[in-house]
Amino acid sequence: MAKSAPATARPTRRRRKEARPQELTAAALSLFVEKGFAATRLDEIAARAGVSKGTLYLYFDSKDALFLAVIREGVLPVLEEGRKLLTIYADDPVRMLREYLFGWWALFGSTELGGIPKLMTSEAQNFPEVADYYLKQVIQPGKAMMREILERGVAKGVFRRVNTETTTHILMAPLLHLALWRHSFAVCCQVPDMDPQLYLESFFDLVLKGLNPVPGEVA
Amino acid sequence: MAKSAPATARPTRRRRKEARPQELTAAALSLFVEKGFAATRLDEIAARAGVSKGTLYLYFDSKDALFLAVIREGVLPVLEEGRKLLTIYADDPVRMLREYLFGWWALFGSTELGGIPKLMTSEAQNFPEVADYYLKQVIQPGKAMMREILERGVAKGVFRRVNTETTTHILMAPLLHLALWRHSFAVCCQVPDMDPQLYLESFFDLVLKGLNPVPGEVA
Amino acid sequence: MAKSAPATARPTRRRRKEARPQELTAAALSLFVEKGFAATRLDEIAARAGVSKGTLYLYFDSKDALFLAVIREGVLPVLEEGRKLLTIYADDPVRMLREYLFGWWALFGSTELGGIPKLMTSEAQNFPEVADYYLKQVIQPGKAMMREILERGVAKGVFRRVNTETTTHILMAPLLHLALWRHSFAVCCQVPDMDPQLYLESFFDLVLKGLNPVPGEVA
Amino acid sequence: MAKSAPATARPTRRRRKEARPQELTAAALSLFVEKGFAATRLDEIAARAGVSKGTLYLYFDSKDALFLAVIREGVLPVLEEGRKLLTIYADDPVRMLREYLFGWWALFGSTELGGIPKLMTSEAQNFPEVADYYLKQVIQPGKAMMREILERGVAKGVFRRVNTETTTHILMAPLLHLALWRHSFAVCCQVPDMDPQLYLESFFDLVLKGLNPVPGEVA
DNA sequence: CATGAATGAGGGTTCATTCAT
DNA sequence: GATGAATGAACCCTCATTCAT
Repeated sequence: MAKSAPATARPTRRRRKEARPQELTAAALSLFVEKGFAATRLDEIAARAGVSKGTLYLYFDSKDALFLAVIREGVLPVLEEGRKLLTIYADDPVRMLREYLFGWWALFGSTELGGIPKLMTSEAQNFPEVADYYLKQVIQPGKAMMREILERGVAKGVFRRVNTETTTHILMAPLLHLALWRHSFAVCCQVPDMDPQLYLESFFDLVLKGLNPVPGEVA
Repeated sequence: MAKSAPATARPTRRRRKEARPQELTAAALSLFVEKGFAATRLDEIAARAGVSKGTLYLYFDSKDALFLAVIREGVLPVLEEGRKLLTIYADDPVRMLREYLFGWWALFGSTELGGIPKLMTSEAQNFPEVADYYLKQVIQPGKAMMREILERGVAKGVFRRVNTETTTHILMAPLLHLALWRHSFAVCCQVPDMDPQLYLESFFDLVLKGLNPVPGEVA
Repeated sequence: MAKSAPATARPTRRRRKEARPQELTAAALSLFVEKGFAATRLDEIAARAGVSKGTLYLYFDSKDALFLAVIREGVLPVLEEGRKLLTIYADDPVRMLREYLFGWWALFGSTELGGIPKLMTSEAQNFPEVADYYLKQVIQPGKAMMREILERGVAKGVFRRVNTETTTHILMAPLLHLALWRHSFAVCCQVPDMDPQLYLESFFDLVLKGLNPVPGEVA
Repeated sequence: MAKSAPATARPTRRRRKEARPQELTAAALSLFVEKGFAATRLDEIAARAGVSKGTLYLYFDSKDALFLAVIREGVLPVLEEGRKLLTIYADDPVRMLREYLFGWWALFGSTELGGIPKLMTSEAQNFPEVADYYLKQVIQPGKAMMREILERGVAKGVFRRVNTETTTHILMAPLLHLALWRHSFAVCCQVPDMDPQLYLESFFDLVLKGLNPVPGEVA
């Protein structure tokens, strides 16, 4: 059998062809996050992906369509990972909460996808349909999961009763803030380094104590 | 009755000239927040301010200069209000913290300036000098004030000891998140209304309990 | 008689008012020569004349009209001076020629009006009517005068017979070139100084010998 | 007969790409000469070259860069032709002078490049660097060549001794004047036709006699 | 008369999109 | 499929002209 696949790292033609869309959206994502959608030129995206400008149009109908694809792809892994969580520590809400917060950062916030919250926040008004998609696919499931955690904790008596609607938002805020910070001021200004793990520990610590049931109060 | 002021609402030339810069930055701010810097056309800004495109250039050298002016002007009131706070409830850290959080929202987050965090986060990488200015004039003083509050509380024994560096960030996050939310998903998507006051109360409640000194622990 | 005219150098209001148009055209001329018509802004002209931009429109209908006025005014003294020449040395063509060449430079080329040839050459195609006016008022009379000198010289036997049509052109060329040079390369580049008097002497010398009648040839 | 060159006149993409810059500079040159740099719109240049406005920016960074390219390209052939001259009639200064004057007109002044002196004179102050380039690449070599001719003539005793510095300028003036005239008044005004050959003959005749050594004078 | 704030048409430049190769 | 030259609409910015003061 002549001409078997070479052992080198260079991908075969077929592999590249199939991987192209992801290479393009990856390049687009990093630039959209860095400069914003409008300020990013297709030239730059193509250059960063190592293709020519025209090639983008073989895979995406327009710049807008590329944006949608970027978000769609960035969203998928979050959903998959998210779903696993609730089943693992189903009977330990404190552990679940901890896993949620640290897992969000480890699997999403700290990765290349961590710029999506900044991007989506910046562009929500310019792309209402995409924002709506993101809201339904990411934000609302995320909040639902958080609400589930809170309610299980309350039911088990390890959390005090809180307003779940507002609290789910509040508990997401420091995570989002960390992600936004990392892709804004942390990049462009000389800021003293903020250790994410330390930040998350402080946060989890604060929340846990803040949710501690008051002795004597009935849940 | 010769030469009394005319009853018409149209201001004199002189008065307009003095008021113009603020009218223009106000229009620019709202559009920059809405669509982002790059996606905002000077035509739109001029139209929203009720002037022609060329007029912008009587007051600002370029679109970039206008952006800088928008931030500079948006920042001033925050600084002034901020300075007052620390002196008022100097001996009541809990009250100070409450005033800080609710005051931030009332005087800044809920006003027309409330879009600045979104704008500045989106554009920080495109305008490093402006971001640096904002960091030094707004973020760092704000954090310093929060740190002061925390340290006074710890000294008085009403707060437990925490990592102030991370905690100041964490405590700002829900405020910023509220402001960002209001100028992104809340505008473009049909989301159930979130009452800021309720949000802030939940947040303050959570934080206060989270900061409660553990009985028996030494401050 | 109270309020008599003060003895100071400051012109009275009335005098300034009458002198205004010339101050404006003088400023315009120098800038038109320096940068060309299209590249000169009315702002600059007004600033150089020490008035506001709007004032220009009190005296001239448009930028084009100002150009016409600049040329018209620049042309008048040339005509007046020119006419005197022919009557003075009427019976000495060599002296007339010398006076013509040196006089042109002294009274026109070396003065503030010396930029007009450059300006008119540059803009002739953009202002055909003005060019036509200049041709008829300046160039053709100048050539006629030169032709007259040549013909008198030929008649008197001090010049050999030449093609007057082409020779008049040729004899003007070095003068014009000197004026053009002075307002182009001499200003912007580090060129070794060229002494106009030396230049004119060389030129007159060359021409005089070039026009010397060949002995034995009949005029 | 497969795949022969198609009979159509439309050149292939590749060929156009290589020829484009010259097509563009040719169009730009003719318009710059006609209306001046500032008054020429890029639209017009593109239209005259048969391309769209954006295409100009594929080849030139800016309007200024286009101007520089126009001059640079216009200068090259002059330099090449110029260099040949001195070697041909090395032992006949009169013939060399004649070839210089008539050659300048035939190879430069009368061609499409003949507008460059007008353009460069008009814009020297607006483009000092380009003027400097032109001075060093064209004017000074041209003057040096002329000086060489004069000095050889003096050495051989066929020219009288003259001030070479001023005379080189003076001898170029009628050529430049002819070129300037052709692109200014001759175009816009109804002027009686001036035959360049006649003009040049008159000029050469005048100069030759003007340079004739005076009998009895020692060279 | 004189000013200079305001206008808006128009120019230089950019860049998403197309299409011949 | 992939390229990159070409397009032209749209943007930022300028500046001749106007007009209320």
